[in-house]
Amino acid sequence: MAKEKKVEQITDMEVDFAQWFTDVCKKAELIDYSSIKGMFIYRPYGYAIWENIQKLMDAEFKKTGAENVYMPMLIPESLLQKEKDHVEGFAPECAWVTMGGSEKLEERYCIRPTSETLFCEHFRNVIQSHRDLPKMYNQWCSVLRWEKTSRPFLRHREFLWQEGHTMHATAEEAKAETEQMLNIYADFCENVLAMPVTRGQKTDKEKFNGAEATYTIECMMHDRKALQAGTSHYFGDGFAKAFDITFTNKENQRAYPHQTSWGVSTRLIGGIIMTHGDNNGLVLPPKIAPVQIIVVPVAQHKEGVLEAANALCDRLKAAGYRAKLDDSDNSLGWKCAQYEMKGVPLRVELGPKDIENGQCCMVRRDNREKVFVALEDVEKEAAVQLQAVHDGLYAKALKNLQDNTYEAHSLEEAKQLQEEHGGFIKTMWCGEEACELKMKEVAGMSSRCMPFMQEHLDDVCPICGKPAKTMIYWGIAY
RNA sequence: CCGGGUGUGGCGAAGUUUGGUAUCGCGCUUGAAUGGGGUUCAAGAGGCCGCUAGUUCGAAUCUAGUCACUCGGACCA
Repeated sequence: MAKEKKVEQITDMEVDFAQWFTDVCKKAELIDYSSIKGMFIYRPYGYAIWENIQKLMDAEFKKTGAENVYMPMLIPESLLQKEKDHVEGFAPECAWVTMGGSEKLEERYCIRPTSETLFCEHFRNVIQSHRDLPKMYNQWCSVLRWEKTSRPFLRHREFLWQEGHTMHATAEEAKAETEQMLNIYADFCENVLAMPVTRGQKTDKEKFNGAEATYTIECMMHDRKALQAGTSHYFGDGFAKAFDITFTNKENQRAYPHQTSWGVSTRLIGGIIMTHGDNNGLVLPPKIAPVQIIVVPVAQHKEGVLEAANALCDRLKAAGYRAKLDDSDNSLGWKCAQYEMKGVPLRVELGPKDIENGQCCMVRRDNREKVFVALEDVEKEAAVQLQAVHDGLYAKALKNLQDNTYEAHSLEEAKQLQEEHGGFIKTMWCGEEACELKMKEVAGMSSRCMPFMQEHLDDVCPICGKPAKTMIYWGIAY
């Protein structure tokens, strides 16, 4: 008898979404808490997801000409202070090293919250001529921000990320880089993680400290809150001037280069959980799942079953799938529930009856649909099924995004829509920060982005009544 | 950082009001049976009761401090 709910340990998301999220993180063995607030342990299964993200994304970066580097983890205070807006933004959440061994340091060192300053110091040394440009660097590392509240994947004090830092001869080139990287992030989210995104620009209030412009991809979670999944910043020559980075151009004139930076973090994993997960646990997009196919033998004590299951698993591995066989003596039901909880996209069951009929049973994680597949077709059919899972996840997430994007024409209406439905509320906007503050005060929403895909909803800003400059998305964000 | 809640074997809890032998379920180990959705039986192992002080003949229980988790708010990727 199949019960609707197979996994009892995970709180239903309708009952308590935050608890559901924490349950999934722990029960799917992604993460563990450490003894320090906000410092999390990435367990093998959770880290493997990050490794897969890294591998695929890193290849995309390299296609654009980016090179990987590694910068120091400590930033001298004097260096951090060179760019005024930047230091004002990050100083409140910096952690400091003040002792070296048993001696107090002359100057304290900040544990990097982000590495713009370090890259700039280095760029100053390695950029002299237009021939040295562009410089396109990326580093995979961890950064530290002394957050007051923390949650697994969504807000860590120490988190893993990549930060790209590039320098270009012209503003146009730098702007193109900013745009290119945002598109790489957006395509990655959609094509690899099956997470539809909204692409747009941040307002001045929400942009990165020290940037001229910040571009973002915003995703919508199951609870209709927004998640900023990646950002790409255009700096102009602000940091170059602050750090005195110059080059000699083709006309033999000294000029300041134009800069960008861009990043995504392990927060993406939080996004995956809250975009695809369900009440039975995690659901992983096939392209980054550490185990894409779990082979479960049925009645494995019976003659020949284990051997056949092993052979089947080996064939899947040989065909390039990340497949695994569970030959433990746990019951079939336990195994089914276990791998559902861990979000394995495809389960292949093989028992005595199947062997007799020359078939196996494939079960999709996203909708539990079963198909019986002739054994000679498993490699081919696995690809079909995995693609179907990916497409199914994307379609469902896209529907969630579309169904929960509303249009408002007054502040009251925006507030009401947020209270009743949540999600993204789109309105026109005059461009004034005062109206953003008003929206926050009245409806509890911050601006998410000014989407590149603009629509004309009204002539005026519904908050202040002044002429509208742009359409903007509002929401409650993680 | 402000306000509420919670810390008891790996997990979930009872016990705390009224101080007096450390409890239960799940999991774990071993053995046996079972096997198409968390199967069953038997025998075992495992706990400085978050931490530090204090009160007391005696503290999981009372007091103070501290750390962590969690929910809401502010802040932030």
